[in-house]
Amino acid sequence: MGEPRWLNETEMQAWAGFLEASDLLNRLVELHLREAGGVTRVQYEILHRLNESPESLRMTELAALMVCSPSGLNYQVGQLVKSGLVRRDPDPSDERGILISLTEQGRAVLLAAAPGHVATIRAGLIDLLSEQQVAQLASIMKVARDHLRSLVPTAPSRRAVDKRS
Amino acid sequence: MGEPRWLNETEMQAWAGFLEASDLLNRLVELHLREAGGVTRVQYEILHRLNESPESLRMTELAALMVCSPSGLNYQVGQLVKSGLVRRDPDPSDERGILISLTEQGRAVLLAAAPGHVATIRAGLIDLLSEQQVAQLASIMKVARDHLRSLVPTAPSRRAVDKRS
DNA sequence: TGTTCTTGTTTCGAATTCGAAGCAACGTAG
DNA sequence: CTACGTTGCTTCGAATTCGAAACAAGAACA
Repeated sequence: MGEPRWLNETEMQAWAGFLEASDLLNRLVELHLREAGGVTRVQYEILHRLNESPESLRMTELAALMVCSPSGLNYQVGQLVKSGLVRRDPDPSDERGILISLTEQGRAVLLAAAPGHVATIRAGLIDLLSEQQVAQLASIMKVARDHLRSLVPTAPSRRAVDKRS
Repeated sequence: MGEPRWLNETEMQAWAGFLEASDLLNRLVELHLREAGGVTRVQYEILHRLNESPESLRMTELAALMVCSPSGLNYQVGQLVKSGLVRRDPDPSDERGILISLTEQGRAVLLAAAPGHVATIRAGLIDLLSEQQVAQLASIMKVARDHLRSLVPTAPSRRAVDKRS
């Protein structure tokens, strides 16, 4: 490979800014969620996904919607079960599958935490930007997300152990 | 507080996209760095900061430049010392202070990892965007970063333990 | 029907992160 | 000069995350 194309000033600012802003935002959201609802960002996201989907979700489906390893997801679901916010049921159609669904308490916790969560997101990002900038950000992130989704493995790649005989 | 101002469609896309894209990018960068240079993203950042600054940095200064707790930084610096990429020296002007500086090997590792790192950043974000979008992103992230910096505590706040006697 | 491959989830150990607490050196006020 | 609050770093235990391996149940196929 030829000599690398280094980042120019603007590109550097975009990257460094993005990195630091996302770290700080994560920190902020985590902080507020904990002192408000007593849940993690990941846990909140699990509750949110479950609430959004009409049916209960299997571990695999849930994992596909989120960015974390199967084992990481399993751990957090376990925590939520312990707190009584989520239920694990066997999938009648597939003995292997596990169906995850919100309990009443889980839905209540989500609804209670949501307003504060949205306020945090506004205070930390959305309300800092003009309407136009929000649209730009949405558009930029759509490109990045779509591309990264196909580029970054979240599950352990079985293909790595692929044997071509 | 009145009823919450929920996010509209575009705002939601901006937020969700940002969150997921940053998670995926982190993952991608971490992955590539590990298999290339054998360092973590945080470790890379430490090396990078040290290389950028003309003088060696104190722990506190380094912590201020990054987004991580003092203890987290201490751990990673410890790892880097163990690998011989970084040196800890006492600060002659202040017995408490510790000066961190790159070793020759540390600089070498950084320089070796840099091209691949930049390539990853390009492949995962920068090269997906138009020149205009990169400028927009840089501008947006500057606003967010500056604001978040003053909003999010990275060090344990001593003020919390403030005694009002 | 067995055999073998694949898929879905869980367990395990290691690495990283945090906040709180601990300790040591600084600086200041009496 | 001594006491006290402050600052800088480290240690500690707990929580979270990951990848690899284990396990169990479908599916494909001879």
